[in-house]
Amino acid sequence: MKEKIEIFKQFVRDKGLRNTPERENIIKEVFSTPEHFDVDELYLRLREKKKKISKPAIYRLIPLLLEARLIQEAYFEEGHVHYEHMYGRQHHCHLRCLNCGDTIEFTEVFMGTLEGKLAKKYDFAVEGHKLEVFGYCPNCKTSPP
Amino acid sequence: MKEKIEIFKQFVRDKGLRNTPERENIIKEVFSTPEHFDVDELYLRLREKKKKISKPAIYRLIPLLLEARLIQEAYFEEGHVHYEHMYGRQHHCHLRCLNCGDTIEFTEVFMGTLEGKLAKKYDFAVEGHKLEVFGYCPNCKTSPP
DNA sequence: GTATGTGCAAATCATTTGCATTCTC
DNA sequence: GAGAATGCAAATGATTTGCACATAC
Repeated sequence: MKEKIEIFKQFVRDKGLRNTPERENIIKEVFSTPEHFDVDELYLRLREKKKKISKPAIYRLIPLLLEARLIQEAYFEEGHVHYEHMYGRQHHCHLRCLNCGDTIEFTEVFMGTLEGKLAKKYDFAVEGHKLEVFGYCPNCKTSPP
Repeated sequence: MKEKIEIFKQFVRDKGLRNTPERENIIKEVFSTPEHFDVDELYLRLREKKKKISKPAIYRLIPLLLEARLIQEAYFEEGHVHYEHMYGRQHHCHLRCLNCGDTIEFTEVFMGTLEGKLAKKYDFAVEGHKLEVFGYCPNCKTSPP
């Protein structure tokens, strides 16, 4: 936990930006569970813990956390983005149930190779990828919506 | 072109829904170029051609076109979804430049295998996937933002 | 001391909805 | 003629912005 905050502090220093207790609280909350989150959820979780932090403060922090690679976008659903932190984990992708929304994370070694192939073929400097596979989970596939 | 409209008409009939000239005009416009589009662009393109069609009519049609697999979501950017039609093409993925937004389409045979593997491993009924690879295109990678 | 960050309220933008009217089947 | 679809205007919801004040470095 401390570690993540240190990474952010360094990142922020390097950019000539600033650290604040608000930012520290948000980051602590983000890393307090492995769950995915969206801005509203995060905001409410902070309120519950009596941390009064405004939504704009969260919205303003997110691009920095993305840039620092402390979080990544998980998926877009119900009109807003859902994020997840990367607590020392590898980048990974998601398998999602179209019915119940259940999500399974997986890593696929092949993706690295694919990035290399595309980089070569199209002369791109590949930075990353986002892969989402969707379908119906064991429970939902037998009893459709 | 006629073909696409026929597919839609059949689809709509099967569902007990209706055909209208508005829907036909929207579909014609969607298929008139291979470009990606978003709702606002499509709306303006229709206006330019003196087809007065409301945005809600477009918003209401999109879920049907997705379901009929005549279009697919291409990517989410600048706060809204961008779509593309599938004119008899295979499903494909996108390689996008983070700087200029230039997009290259590619198909990757491996993805089929991956879907199969995931289906087996997690007992999912896999319906499809969305893969986006991003980085910097030949022009932008040499002169960064 | 200066520039950045914060909270608040208001603005913006995409999307959805209610409703009276029109149109398809 | 019944049920769907349309256009319009208003509502909704996520995100952004302007601004005065607070605060990190």
